[in-house]
Amino acid sequence: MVAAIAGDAETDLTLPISDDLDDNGFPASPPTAPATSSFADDFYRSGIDWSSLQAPPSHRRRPADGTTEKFCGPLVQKNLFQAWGIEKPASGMTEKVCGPPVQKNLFQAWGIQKPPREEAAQGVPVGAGASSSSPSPSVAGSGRKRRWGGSDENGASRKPVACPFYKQIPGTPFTVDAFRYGAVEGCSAYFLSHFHYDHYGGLTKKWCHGPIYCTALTARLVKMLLSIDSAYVCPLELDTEYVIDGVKVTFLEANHCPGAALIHFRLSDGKTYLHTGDFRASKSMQLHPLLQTGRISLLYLDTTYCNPKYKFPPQEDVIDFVVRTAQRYLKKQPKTLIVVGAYSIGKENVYLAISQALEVPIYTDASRRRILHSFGWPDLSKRISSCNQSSPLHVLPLASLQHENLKKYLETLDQRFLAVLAFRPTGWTFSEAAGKELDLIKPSSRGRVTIYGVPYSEHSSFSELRDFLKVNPQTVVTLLVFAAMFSNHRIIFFWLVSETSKGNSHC
DNA sequence: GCGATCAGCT
DNA sequence: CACAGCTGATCGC
Repeated sequence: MVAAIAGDAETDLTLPISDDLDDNGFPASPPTAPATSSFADDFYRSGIDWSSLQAPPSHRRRPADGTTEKFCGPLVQKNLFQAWGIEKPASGMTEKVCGPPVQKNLFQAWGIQKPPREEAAQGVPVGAGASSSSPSPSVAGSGRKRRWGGSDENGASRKPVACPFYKQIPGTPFTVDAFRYGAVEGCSAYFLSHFHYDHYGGLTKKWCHGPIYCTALTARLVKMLLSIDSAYVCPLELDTEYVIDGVKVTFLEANHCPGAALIHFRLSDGKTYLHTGDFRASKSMQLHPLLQTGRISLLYLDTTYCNPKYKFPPQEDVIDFVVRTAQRYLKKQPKTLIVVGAYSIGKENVYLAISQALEVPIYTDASRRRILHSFGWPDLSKRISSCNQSSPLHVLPLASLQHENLKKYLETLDQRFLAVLAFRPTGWTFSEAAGKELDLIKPSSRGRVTIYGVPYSEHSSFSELRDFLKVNPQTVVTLLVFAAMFSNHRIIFFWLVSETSKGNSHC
């Protein structure tokens, strides 16, 4: 998920970082956005999913500690007005916007004039002149969310939402992880950071809008699982500089899932941009030569766990814990089935480590076997088994790791196993205890089924993110951020943007 | 009828 | 909580 922090150190929008943030974390005094402000212009021209700025459903629970409560509710919108120097529409509109069932786009709700339909729908190349405006279509909120809504005067069908500005790389014809917006105007190269649904969403076999640049591993998955025409898929090696449309592009290992990359752009004017996609930051990543020389002008930052409450141990420690626990249970009950939950890709190192330590093969279903073999990792491939009786180590979809399911699964294995020990590796499995001492993790047991949630994360923890900012970017564009974290950087203000269809459950 | 998208769920 | 999906319903062609 993504929110946006905006702040361009080189525009008049820049404000001093100070105590002048109001209760909502926005600048107390609104900047007067100059008509020529490139960032604000880009913002409006490229469009955004405004739906997430709507108030949360009234039944939404608020955090107990109250810290994020500040960001909830109508004040967010008020401060966006202030922050961008937009005049608030008169009377009544705010209520409509903030009421739970509202589906209207905020341009309509606030009475802001939206650019002409084509531009709004398709985005405009960054750096183009200010667009003209026209009355926004007057369509009530009966349409689906995440659309501009309604049909045009001729009754033509609706177009997808515009590609949000934070997926466009300024001064280039590039977008990152932007496949659900159709053809993005001015985009001649579409980058895919990694093969997870919330990033490749919109890619179907009908894709014809331009070349897709990604790592070789991701390229294989895109072709194999999404049936994308090979002519559109352009694999790039890690740590190799390519020149694409006059821009130097380098992929770096993202330490997320197989095939995930950070994308480093060096423009001909000397500006350097880094898009992290999803990543788990580390010291060694930071020591990469490309992050050591010069300053990153613009950092697009994955901030999934950008809250001090998220503290997870190094992955190696969690893996060590999982292996030790598995060994302990097997010693007690040799006929224990070890289950590891995983999404389509990711978490491989957890079950690979168990496989190596116990010297057993990895069983998983045919579709996952096909995916895992496509990685081209000999150490993994040689351990994959297609016989569920021959191995006490099974990989199942994360969603299936529930007591009832696992009990039934055990029964289907026909007495070969007498108990199940399952691991759910996810960053959301955090607790004060587990953050410090893995051995304090308490499993959930029911009958013969034991389930451990383990804090194995493929995203950065708060402190890892904080440390990563020592790359010292001039500006950060991100999806969800806490002001305190950026006190040393020239960040101005932020708001939240949802990435997925259900993302507007937060604000 | 089919593929794409969406709400709800975990 | 909501990772990264998954399922079933609905929409548009």
